[in-house]
Amino acid sequence: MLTKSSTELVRQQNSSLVLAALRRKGSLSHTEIAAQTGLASATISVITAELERAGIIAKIEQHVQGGRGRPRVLFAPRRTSGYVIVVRISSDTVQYSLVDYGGVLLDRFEEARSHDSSGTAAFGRLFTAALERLLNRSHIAKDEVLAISISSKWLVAADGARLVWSPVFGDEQLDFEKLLRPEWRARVMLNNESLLVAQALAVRAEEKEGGFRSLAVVSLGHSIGLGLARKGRSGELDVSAPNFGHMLHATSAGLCRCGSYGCIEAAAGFYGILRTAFQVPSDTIPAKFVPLSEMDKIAASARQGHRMAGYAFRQAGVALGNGISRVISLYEPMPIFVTGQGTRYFDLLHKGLTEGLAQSLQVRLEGLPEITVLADEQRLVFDGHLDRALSAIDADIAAAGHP
Amino acid sequence: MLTKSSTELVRQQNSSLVLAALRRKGSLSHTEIAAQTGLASATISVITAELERAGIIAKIEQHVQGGRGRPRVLFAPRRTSGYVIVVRISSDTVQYSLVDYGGVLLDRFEEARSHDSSGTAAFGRLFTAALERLLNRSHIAKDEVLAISISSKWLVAADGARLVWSPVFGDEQLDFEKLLRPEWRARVMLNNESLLVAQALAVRAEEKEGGFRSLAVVSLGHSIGLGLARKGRSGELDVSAPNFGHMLHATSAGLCRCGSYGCIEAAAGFYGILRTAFQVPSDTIPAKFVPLSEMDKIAASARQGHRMAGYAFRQAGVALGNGISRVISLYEPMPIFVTGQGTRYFDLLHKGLTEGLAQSLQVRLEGLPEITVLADEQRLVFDGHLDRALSAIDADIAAAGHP
DNA sequence: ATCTATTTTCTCGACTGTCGAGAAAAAAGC
DNA sequence: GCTTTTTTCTCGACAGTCGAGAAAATAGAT
Repeated sequence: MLTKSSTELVRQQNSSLVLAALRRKGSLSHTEIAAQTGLASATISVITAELERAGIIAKIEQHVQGGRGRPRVLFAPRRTSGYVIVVRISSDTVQYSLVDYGGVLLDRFEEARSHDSSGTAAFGRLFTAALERLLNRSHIAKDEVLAISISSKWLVAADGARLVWSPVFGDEQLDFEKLLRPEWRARVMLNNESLLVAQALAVRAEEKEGGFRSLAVVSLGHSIGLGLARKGRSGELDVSAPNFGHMLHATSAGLCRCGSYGCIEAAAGFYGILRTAFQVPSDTIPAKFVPLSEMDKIAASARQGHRMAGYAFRQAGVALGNGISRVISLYEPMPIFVTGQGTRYFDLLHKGLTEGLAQSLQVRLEGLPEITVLADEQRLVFDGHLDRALSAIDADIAAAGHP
Repeated sequence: MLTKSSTELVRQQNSSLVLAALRRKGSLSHTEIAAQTGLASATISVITAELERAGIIAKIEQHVQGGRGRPRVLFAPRRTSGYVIVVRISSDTVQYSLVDYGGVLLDRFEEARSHDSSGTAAFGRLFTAALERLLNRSHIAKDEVLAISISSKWLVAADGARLVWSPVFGDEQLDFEKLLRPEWRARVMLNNESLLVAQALAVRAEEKEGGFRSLAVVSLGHSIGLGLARKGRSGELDVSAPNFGHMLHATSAGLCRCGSYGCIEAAAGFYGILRTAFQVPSDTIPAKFVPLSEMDKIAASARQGHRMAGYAFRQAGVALGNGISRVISLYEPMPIFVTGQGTRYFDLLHKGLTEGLAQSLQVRLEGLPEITVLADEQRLVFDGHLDRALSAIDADIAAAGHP
């Protein structure tokens, strides 16, 4: 249902717009803001004055330019007006980063994870301690942190900040919101890494040309992830991370780590490929962790023509292709981007992938989707984090208004 | 990307809101509108005055009420301020209905379709002629028709008003927009019937309690349709009709009418069930049309314990269950509603359906989705038509403003 | 028949917001 | 020091919403 609108909302929306423009371009002058946003010059004056008074943006000194008339003065987000903590959780390490409101990385460290003493409670203690350490090192107070953006490769609840399932914690849920709530005022966000990559790519695609409609990111590795970014009817970006890895592929794919049979992951995840390559019975409970070197060996023998190894990769490709064809059926045709450690085996997966894709009507009607392998995943994930966290903060600021 | 907002947009939004409230409740007084919309009384005065002056709404005479104070005067959409034509295309007949702006059915007739002389051009001529006839019978001018809402059970392009694939026209596309454009000023809308049912159900669910998030409608029949309704983050309803029937189920399902192998429809559509029941080779090009009586016979023998007939229905159920589990994986858990002629065999499908559903992690985590069989599909489709067409008209009116 | 209590609708002034045009500011060129 | 050019700021007009209270219209009481 629609909700009522008012002049305050108008201001809120337009403030957001100005902040978003500033964010995208780094710094802009009065006239440039007007051009970017389409707002009247007078409106820009009012909004920038308000944001400057609130200490959210500031004029930049250096005006190096050789124009004729009155020099432009640039506005930019005031870097010290807030901070974001970015946390990337992977199976063997946790990376903590501190970023200021201008999007500049201030500090970063990693902590190895001890696989034995895990359990959500213990992890929670280590986690909060690490956050404290991050702040201490840069002399920043807890309530200057406006957002904590966390990511993992595993299943995340769409509503809150709950980690629903992971190979490390199993079915035990981990609620970061609850973990941090009384002490931290920061907004807590938890997202799947593929979602963040999709977000970053979508933002880039939007910059480039207006033709962007939707895209999908498939992450290949120990587990299989999917990030989906689509432009809604009203023009806003809608990103999500559906449960692709554990979507049903075919019961023949065998037992999955999650306990079900026939997940895509059970065929296309590292342990699934290993199981097929070594002809382990498909109802064997799969290995907790497959070292990359092991996978490299299988890939090498596949490239040398070893039948079963080659088949394992091909069958993984078919599982992915079928899965993607289903995504396309249930959403719409869209370009596919592939990331993750598994991309190094893409040559081996490729044939099965196109084969698996070609089986559906949608693909037959619209042709094969464009498939691109991504190199700089690290960077994209981080960009996605910042994009989401900072624009969430911007929205909060615009909503707070003039108190 | 966000777009700029302005005071005009505020008015537009709030006008829409008033119209929508009036539409839902039929007629409302000044105070009731204020309560429904949350707008201030003064604002209601301005907006209703404007809409009344434009002839979109009118005061209703009869004020039967036994209150004390000043009697309420009711506003209602003025029935003669516009008309909608609703067209339902099915494989053997086309139904044309004329409805006024108040949502009241004025006239309706059906035309049988001759299966031999079909072809999009011939159909187009019959179609436009029928529209003319509908108007003549009620003495309504062409430019009083503000929307033409068309539906079929087949595949529809998400962007325009193009019928992309149907068992009758095959790959030949039928573009209604192009067919009607120069002569008719009406907005042309083409939707899948399952989408319309989903829309109608979603609107009802929203009325009832605020707890509505999403739902899916599966239509069983000669072909298999899916309608999806979800509440977006900003609270607006997002309905779609993904290509569920031709989503890949499993290659073992055999050749589909669409030319691919392994579509859900090839297993769960009427001809798929028939093929399995009679053990026809699964790469046989399936029957163009299976009479309902034939299906009834198979069902009867299945209920009497005939093995192959029972298996055919069960395997159809599994295909549906697997498909729905994939929808749930790629979207979110949601209640399922089943419509279409095939619901009369639901007892036979049910076991396979739950079996097919239970195979996925998502279902294991969240439990089986609630499944409801719908009785009054006719009514729901029509309601969906009206809901979409009338609210689209309302939006147009609000956008037009005071010219 | 008139008055009063009650309820609904309408109106007025205050406030917030956007916009266009032109004034003011600030630098470069002459 | 004056002019030109470009940018930023300011002012008045206009559109929209809101709260409060005035006006309208009825039922019941006197």
